[in-house]
Parts: sequence; C-alpha cells; structure tokens
Amino acid sequence: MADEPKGAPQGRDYRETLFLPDTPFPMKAGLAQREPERLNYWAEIGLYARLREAARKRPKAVFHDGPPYANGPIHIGHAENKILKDLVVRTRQMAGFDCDYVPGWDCHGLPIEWKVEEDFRKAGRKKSEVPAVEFRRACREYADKWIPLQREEFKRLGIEGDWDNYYTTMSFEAEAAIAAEFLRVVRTGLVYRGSKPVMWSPVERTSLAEAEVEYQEKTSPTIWVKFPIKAVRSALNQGHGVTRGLEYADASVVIWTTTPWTIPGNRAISFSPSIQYGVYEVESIEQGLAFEPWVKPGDKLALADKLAEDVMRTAKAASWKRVSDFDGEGVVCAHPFSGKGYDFDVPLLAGDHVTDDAGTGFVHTAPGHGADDFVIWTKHFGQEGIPFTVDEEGRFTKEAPGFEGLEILQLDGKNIGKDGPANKAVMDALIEAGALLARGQLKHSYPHSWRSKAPLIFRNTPQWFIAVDKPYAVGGGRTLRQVALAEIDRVDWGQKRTGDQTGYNRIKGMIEDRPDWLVSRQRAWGVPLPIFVSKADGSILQDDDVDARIVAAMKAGGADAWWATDAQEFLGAKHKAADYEKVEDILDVWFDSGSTHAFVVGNPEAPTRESFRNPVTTIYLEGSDQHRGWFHSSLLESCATRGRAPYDEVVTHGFTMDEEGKKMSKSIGNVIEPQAIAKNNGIEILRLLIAGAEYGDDLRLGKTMLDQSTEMYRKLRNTLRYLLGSLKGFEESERVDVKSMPLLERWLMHRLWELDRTVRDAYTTYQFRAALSAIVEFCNVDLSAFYVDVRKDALYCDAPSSERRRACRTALDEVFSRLTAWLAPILPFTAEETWLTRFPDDVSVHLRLFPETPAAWEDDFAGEEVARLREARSVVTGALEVARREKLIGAALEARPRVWVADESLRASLQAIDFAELCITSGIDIEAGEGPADAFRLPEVAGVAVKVEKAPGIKCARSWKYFDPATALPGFPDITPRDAQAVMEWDAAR
RNA sequence: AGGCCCGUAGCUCAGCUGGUUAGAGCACACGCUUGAUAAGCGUGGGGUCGACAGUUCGAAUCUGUCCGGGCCUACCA
Repeated sequence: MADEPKGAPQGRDYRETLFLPDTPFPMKAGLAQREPERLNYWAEIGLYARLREAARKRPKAVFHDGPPYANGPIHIGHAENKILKDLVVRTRQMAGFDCDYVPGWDCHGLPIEWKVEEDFRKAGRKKSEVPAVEFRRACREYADKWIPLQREEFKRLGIEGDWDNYYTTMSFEAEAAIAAEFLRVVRTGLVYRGSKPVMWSPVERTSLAEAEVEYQEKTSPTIWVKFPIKAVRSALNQGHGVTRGLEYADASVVIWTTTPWTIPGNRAISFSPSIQYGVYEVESIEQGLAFEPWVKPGDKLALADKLAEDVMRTAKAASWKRVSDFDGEGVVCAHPFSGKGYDFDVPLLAGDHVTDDAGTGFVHTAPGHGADDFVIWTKHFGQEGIPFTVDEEGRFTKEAPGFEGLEILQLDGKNIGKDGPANKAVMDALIEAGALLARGQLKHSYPHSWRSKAPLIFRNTPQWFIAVDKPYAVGGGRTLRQVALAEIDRVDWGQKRTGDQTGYNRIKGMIEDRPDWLVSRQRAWGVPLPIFVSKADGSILQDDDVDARIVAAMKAGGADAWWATDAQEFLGAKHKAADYEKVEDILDVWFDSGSTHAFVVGNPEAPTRESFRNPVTTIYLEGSDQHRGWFHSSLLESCATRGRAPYDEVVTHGFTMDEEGKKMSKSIGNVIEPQAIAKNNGIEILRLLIAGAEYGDDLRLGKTMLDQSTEMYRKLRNTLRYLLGSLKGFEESERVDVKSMPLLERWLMHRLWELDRTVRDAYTTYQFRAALSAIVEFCNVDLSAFYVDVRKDALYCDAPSSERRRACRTALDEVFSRLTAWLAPILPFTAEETWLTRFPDDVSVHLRLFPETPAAWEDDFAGEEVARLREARSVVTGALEVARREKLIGAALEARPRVWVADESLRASLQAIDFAELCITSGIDIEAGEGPADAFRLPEVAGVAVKVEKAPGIKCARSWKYFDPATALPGFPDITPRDAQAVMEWDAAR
C-alpha cells in the first residue's frame, strides 16, 4: 500500500483509513471464570485497605452488618441481603463518605445446639451426660467450622469488606461485652424475675422450643365443671343503680377442659363480650339411665346460648329453660375446691381468644398452664398471683393443696409418658365437691416432644424479663416503650426518604403491642445472665466491683468463665456466696445480636466507646422479618442502656421467591443457589438483577429473570465496549470546551448533568433500581439508538482534527467516566475491567468517587431543542421504514427525504443543524408548508410530513454516503470532500 | 386465627394528591444493516391495571369484601 500514489486511484480500499472502534475488551464476558481472578487481583492490591486509607478524612457513614447465623451454606436470601448491603456501602463510599463494612456472624442459639446434640447422640452420648463446658466447646467448634466457609461464599458475591477482621457474637470480647450490656440493663432497674408458662416435657425435665414440638393424636379426658357465682361487682360498684345479676345469685358458670390437672391452677374464667350468654335452669333429667347424673333439677347454669343445648344433653338433662341473659362483666366465682385451700376469687375476664365453637363459651383460665391464659391474666393482674402448681417433673407442688406429689405423667416404667394419677384425683375431688357436671373423652391433636415422643404440658416457670412499661432514669423518666417509640419516629425506616410507611408502621405496631422482654433461656449455648440473686429478698446484687470481675473473667475466658469460676471469686470479700443464688440461665440470643452495636460500631451515646469524630449516619439493612428480630432487639437494648436507637436509617428488603412467587424449598425443588448462578451466569448477573429489583417487595427469581438480567448485562457491557473502542487514543489535547460544542454534544452533556442528579438522588435514598433504570435507559435510548448511531459517521470518518469528532470524543469521555463510576457499585467486576482496560496503570475504579458534574453542563435549550428534533426525526425514520418495506431503499443512507414542516420555529431549528446527519440520510430537503397529501405523517407529531426519495449521486467508497461526484476533490473522485480531507490527514500521519 | 404488606403487558417496573386512546426497558415477531456483527438500528403484536361491589360526572389511582402470595405472631436466627 505504501507504494501506491497519494490520492489513490479508484478502487482503493479506504477501510484502513477509518477510525473504527478498536479495543481488546472482549464482547464475551466470561464472568464465571474471570470474577474469581478479579477477586484475587483486589486481594493482591489490598483494595480494602486502600479504600479505608482513601476515605480516612471523609465524613463517616456507618454501616452495621446484621450477623447471619453461622450454620450451613449460604442461600439466595443471604445473597440478596449481602449484595444490597454491598450496594449501600459502595455507593456511600463513592459518594464521598467513609463507609466501612465489617461483616459479622451470630453464633449462639438453638440450631447449633441441636446440631451438636445430634452429633453427640450419634456418638452414643446424651446431652445430659456431656459436661456443659465440653458441650459448649463443641458448639463453638461447629460455628467456627462454618464461618470460613460462609465467608468465602460471601466474598464470591463480590462483597467488599473487612473479611479478615470480622466480628462474631461468640468471641470472648463479644461475650464479655454482651454480659456487660446485660449488667448495664440490670442497673437501669428494668430487669425483674417473673414467670411464664412454657412448653415443658416432664419426662425429659426440660423446656422445649416451638420447633422442638410436634403434634400427635392423643385421647384426653374432658370435663365440664361448675364454678358457683359468688358476687357481681361492676354494676353495683359503678353506681349505675342497676342491681344486675341478682338472678344469677345461685347459678354456676360452666367451663370445659381437656386437662383436669390444671383445675388446681385455675384462677379465672374467660368469656367473650361478643358471645351471647344465658342462665339456664334444669327442669328435669333423663330417666332410665344406668347411672345417676350429676346434674339436678333446679341447677342454674350460665352457658353460651349457642352451646347450651349441647351441654345440657351431655349432662343428661332432659328439659331446661332459659331464665335470663348473662353478662360476665364483673362476675366473680368461687373455685370448686373452695374451703380446701382454694379460697380465692375466680373473676370472669373478657378475652378475644374465647369462641363458642366448642365447650361452654367460658374458658377455664389457669395462668400457669396456657399461653392465652397467661396473656389475659397478666393483662389484668400482671405477674401477681400466678401459682406454681406443677414442678419440673410434672408433680403437683404444695401450691396445689390436696394433690401434692401426684404426677401428671408417669415418669418411668413401661407406661412412661402415659397419664399419671393427677387427672383422676382431680376429677374425683370435683365429684366430691359436687362441681363436676359431666365428663367424657376426646381424641385431639396434642403437643409432644419430637425427641421422646412424650406428651408435653404448659408449665409456669420463673424467668427473667426486661420491663417495657417501667420508667427508668436512662430514659429520662419515660418507659422503655416510650423511649423506643420516640426513637422510631426519629429513625428513617424509609418513610422519610421515600415516603414508604411500611417499615415504620410495622416496627411501631410491634413496639406498641409487645409485652415485657423475656430474656432468660434454659439452654446451654449462649451468654449467661451474669447475676447473683439475694436469697433473702430476691433482689439482684448490684456491685460494680463484682460486675467488673465478671466481665474481666469473660474477656479472658469467654462466657464459660461464668460456669468455670467459683461464685465466691466473683463476689469477693464483701458478699458471701451462700447468701446468693447464681443464675444459670442463658440470655436470649436476640439479646446477643441486639448488643452488637455496642462492640462493633459503638455509637455516639455509647459510654464505652470513643465517639466517632464526625458521625453522619448509622445504617442497618436486613430482611423485613428483622422488624421482629434484630431491628427490634437492637432498638430495645440500645434504648434501655443509652436511651437511643443504635441506627439512624433502616433499610429493609423482602424475600427471595421462585418464579411463581412461591417460597423456595428443597422439597418443591424450586431452589436456586447463588453458587450455581456464580458458576453458570456469573454473580454480576445476580447483582444486576437485585439492583434492578424493587427489593422492598419479594424478589421473584427464575430462569426468565436471569435471562433478562443477562441480556441487560450484555447491553451495558457492549455500551462500555463501544465507548472503549471509540475512545482509543483519546488525549487531553483533543478535549473541547462544552461551550464550543455542537448542539448534539451540548445535549449529551446536559443529559449527563440530568442523569448525575437522578443517580445521586437514587443512590442516597438506596433506590438502586431507579439509578440503574435511568442508566440503562440512557445507554439504550439516548446513547445507542440515537447519539452513537448519529455520530458514527463523524467518529469513523471525520479527520482527527475535526472539531465535531473532537467534541464527540470529549463527550464520550465524560460518559465513560460517569458510567464506569455509576455502575461500579452494581457491577464491580465489569466496571473494574472496563476502567483498567482504558487506564491500565491505574489501581482500581473502586477508589474513585462519583465524578462531579459541572453546573455549566446544564443546558435546557439543548435539552428541549434536541427533544423537538428527535420528534421530527421520528417522522423521518417512520417514512424510511415504509420506503424499506417498498424496497425503495435498504440502508438509510440510500435516501434523501423531503420534509415539509408547517411550524416556522421548528423549521428554523431543523435548518440550523444538519438534519440529514441526525436522520443518517444522504442529504435532506426541508420545505415549508403542510406537504402533499400522500406524504408520510405520524399522528403524534403534527405539522411534519415526509416523502422519501432515493439519494442522487454516487456512493462514497469511504463513508457510504451518496454525494455529487462533481464536488469531489482532485485525486479523490470516489469519496466526499470530507473523506478526502480525512484521508489526506491519515496519509500525512503515516 | 390475628398483625403488616404485595398483586399494572411473557419478565422487571413507571404511572404524584382520581381526569383525554394505561407507559418504559427487556423478551417475542418482522424488516434493515453487515465498518459495535454471537453486535447495532427500525417497525409491530401484546394489558377486562388480581376479582367483585361501592363512592364519583369520571378510578389502575379512593372505600369495602373476596381470591392469590409473602413476612411476622415472645426459648426462631
């Protein structure tokens, strides 16, 4: 070629003189293979440390990781959670904050305890035979085994953070800190000992969690019991002047139950205000029975109207009459065993749990033996007056006079788990007292232990609580509930940044309704309640020196120190171990995670941590289930100890469902593993999908969405690739000032300016979807389908010196700068690949900030002008499409349209620029007027009509534009003058 | 069973305080290009706005009921 003369003869191949996109950046990403390589690169350059260093002087945005449970491989829910967190952290960091991410793990709790127990059992050892310290060590080892595995899986998701210095709730430091936090709550005076019925297995002598319970068929006795009415209080006392209730003076309220042994524990009867009741008098009993029924003519019984007939028939009454209405309000009964140690009032209490589906419409209420019973009792009387009638082996205690020592279940022998003597003894006593109306048997579903298969009972046990309705000093004399509610108003749950009230309503409702916090558990794997209780008066020992010794011991030896150390050592010289009960319970694991703020991030109000120099905001992000979980416990813990929520902003996400919106489950087989996505698609496909989802709702994940996300990825990748190719060799000297740019470039810069605001706003309010869709739409609609399409000619064919081409490349450089930054949080791998392809000497795209966009780029005129031009253009492209269908043309460059424009100002706009260039045609004629009737028009664009004609002249061998050969420059007969200019420049540069 | 929430084209989503023929991107079909080419451009089909009832001159947008789905409901992390 070099030998050929300048101004080559016809037939010269001009292809090499073009500036076609050129880049080593491959179209095919190979994500699955390259992502791990990129992770290695970041590890090599120490990206995390560099990020911290770069942000050292910036204002802090504190992101606190809610610790996942250290158990099992991660699933898609973890992936969504961690990826969203990563998006928050990366966008905050690039927006100019110092946003650190310290991942953590939650380690204590039942799942691990169960697993370890099972392992011991497989090895032939029962939990009760394993020393506590050995058992706990095994739990620790179990968690320790999973943490590194999960950590590697999380890292594979592209989560940037301090993976070498993660926190756990089981480190000695954490265990000591959690214990210290509890002691701090104790000092507020909010901790008290109360009681609560729990699922209890007498056979195993242990309480059970709901998940350890299974329901089986069981045949139980059923009894109908009369409670004689003693008094009617409310009406008389409230002075309505109505002597209501005289008609029920000699009546009895009838209850029905399947657990006769709970009768000694009865303290109330529940009724429903929305059920109709009446007093019924027995007139006659059935004759000819083999036995004498307990019911007698003249008996007056209060019953739900709907159930009265059933009860009467069961009791073998032959006829009866309704004497009066019955209103339970204020009614007080006597206990059937009154006179035998049960001489208390049995009040009637209104409760929503009462139905008239079965029984009598009145519910026997033994607050120590049922969840509903407990709730309604404590609602009226608090923790007072709840008896402990049954011990841990299911035997009546002395609080059940007359039955002491009798067992509910047989505890050993052949009939272990079968009914013991308790039920029969109670029924006999009821008969003797004349209180039994009828009895029978019922087969029903009843809770059993999933281990021993033995029946369970509800049993009242002493427990530790944190009071939510008691004023305390840290709360400034308010109650914990009041402080928490005030903090809920202060915190942004989304209601402030997006107007979405969901999270706010949810947490508020929960705090408004919740009872006292039950913090004690009769378990092994956790942090103890490190307290001593005075045997003399039941008070908790509060001594700073003792507390300090406890915390110090735990720092040195972990929570085990509580059990391993002699009580006297903690108590020191001032107190005698014999005077105190050392509490052996462990803390609710929610207290653990509720305390993480204290030892992971601290907060400005934390007395134990140095305040951050320049705190901005503390962010929590978790699934919406954490309104009941971590958000909740952290709020209460922090409000109790510091009078303040530990966070300022809370972000929540929904759950990951399958394609149909159904829960993913192994048994259905609709589970998608993040590991599989990483391996098959590349994790960025998932990251892109999550960034584009409305994460507050549930996320549907299936093949369709992954395909769609892949497609979106390809589009973005190709856009980046094209930018790289077009910017090859771009130098600062080529840069053009915005003011001297052509309209099209001024418009593009204006779009960048607009996008900058959209993206920043979206990122600061964590609306990743809004940012991403704005970016994608820009890439598709503005860049690819319009700007680049139009500018290809200039980009490929103009001489390097061309002002137009320089302006174009300047604008594209700014596009590149922003797209790589804006996409970096979402596509960290691809953004890095793109950035380093262009700037191989730079370290990482992730060390950048979102580029500032000069205010001078705002150009409303260009924005509106180009919008009008594009409208007019759409009529031309529409017309070209028709011409194509009619085979008049193929490529648009084969056309030279005639355009009639009625509006003078629009016509002026079209004439002010090269409209042919915009339409990618070889020339265009713009004329005034409405145009001929057969011209092409679009209904939505008034006053523009187009007729397509074939472009005259010859086809330029270089730019493929049709032109008049008479205008060709000497020596270049087959190309346009513009191309001739470019070729001469190209030739000269060789 | 209760509390909170979701339900707009095949998919992901816009549609503000109710107001003309309900929009975008992707997917799909067809066409163009072959100098972003396992790419790019254009055109087109596709929605009883979960169902029903109500308020209103007028509802995807307000109210109620129902259906489907999700999370939570105190020893579950």
